[in-house]
Amino acid sequence: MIGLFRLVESPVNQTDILQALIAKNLVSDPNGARGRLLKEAARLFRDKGYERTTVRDLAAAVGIQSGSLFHHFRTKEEILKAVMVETIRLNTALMQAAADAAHSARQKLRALVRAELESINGQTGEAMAVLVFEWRSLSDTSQAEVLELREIYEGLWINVLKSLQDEGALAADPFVVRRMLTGALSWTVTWYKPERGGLTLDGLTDEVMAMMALKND
Amino acid sequence: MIGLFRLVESPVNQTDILQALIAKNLVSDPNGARGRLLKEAARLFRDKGYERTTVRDLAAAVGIQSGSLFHHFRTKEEILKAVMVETIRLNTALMQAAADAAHSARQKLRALVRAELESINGQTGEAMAVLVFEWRSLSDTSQAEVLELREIYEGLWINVLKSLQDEGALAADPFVVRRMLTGALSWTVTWYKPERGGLTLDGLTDEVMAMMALKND
DNA sequence: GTCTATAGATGGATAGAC
DNA sequence: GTCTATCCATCTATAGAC
Repeated sequence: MIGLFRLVESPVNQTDILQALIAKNLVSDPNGARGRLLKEAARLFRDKGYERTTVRDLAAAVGIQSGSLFHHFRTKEEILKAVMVETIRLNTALMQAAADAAHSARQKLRALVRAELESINGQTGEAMAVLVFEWRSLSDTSQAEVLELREIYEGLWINVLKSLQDEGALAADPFVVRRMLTGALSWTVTWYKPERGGLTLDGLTDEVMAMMALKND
Repeated sequence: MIGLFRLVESPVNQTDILQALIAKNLVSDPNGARGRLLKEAARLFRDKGYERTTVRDLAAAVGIQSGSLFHHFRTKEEILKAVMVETIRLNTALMQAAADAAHSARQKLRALVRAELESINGQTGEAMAVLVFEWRSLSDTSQAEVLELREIYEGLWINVLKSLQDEGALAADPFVVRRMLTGALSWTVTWYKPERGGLTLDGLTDEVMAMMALKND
């Protein structure tokens, strides 16, 4: 009964969450001109790197000339920043919903791991990789701005890890564990190819949880 | 007695290992012109990224003009490749020695974790970060070449992890675990500041080992 | 809102003197 | 082996027509 109630209370449907953010103008509609450009930009930045991607590449990817880009964005860096900001906003909402839908601290951790793996290796994968590998290409002022959003996101993890620590299930420091997980999960983007091997996203999540020393399992 | 014998048999002294590699012309003498340039290049590539680092930056770092650089290296990319190749060669030797000096599979794993953390956060830290974050800037042919060296290095890890699996101490897949560790340990370069916090390198190693679910502890 | 055209700056790499 | 000088390609961003 509680499960049903919670479903009504907080929808975990990813499409619903995306639509709600679009309605509030927090992320761009993927079908709009701006949204399509950001999607292509994320792909190019991940594949070639921000510096090696030219404004001509970006323009060509959406079928316009390079000069026309600057009607939508004032600088190339503004595009990078928009990719990062919208990605964090969307994923914070997705992770929040995933954690809310789980009931125990242990299940919440699994939900967060599962959701982050999905973000990294699924539809927002390009943008998540950009967030990790192109961070230095962002100007100092933009970095500070994006960092503020990132801290909300990280807070979700720390809360859950602290609960586990309070339960006596986690031996290591929550902040250290989160940072280890950030590295381990981000790195999957360089090797995890679901189509090739037999390892599913749930299987990968199992491996991560199996690797972690949660007591009283 | 065995401990003493092994010390004589395989020296784990880092300076000795470096000197041996220099003698075989496998890595450059850090005091020579080439070695000093590679050291500065690693620092610049890590701080600004390969693309944002100009040949003028590189030349200025060692006190020469940009044109003079091309007497030592034919292209800028050749410098990046040299940084990576020499780093892997040195660290493979260091890790091999660290693993050899330990006696149980569990102790060997700890020694590898400790040694890689030291590589990432110590003297070769800049170069190790370059290996992770500037991989895409290497041409396809160079990538293939460096990858061959990297596989020897990775083999050290897989051997130890497979031993642990055979002992029944490791629940997760050795290849997956190594990849998780690669990400987690590499990522420490973005947050671990030994001078600031109270966490020593040994303390950090303990946290990593505590996080991993090795059975029969 | 997209186009063409181009300004203005900076990059990697070369040539030849010393 | 390092210097000065410079070529030439390429990049971001702007200007103004449509």
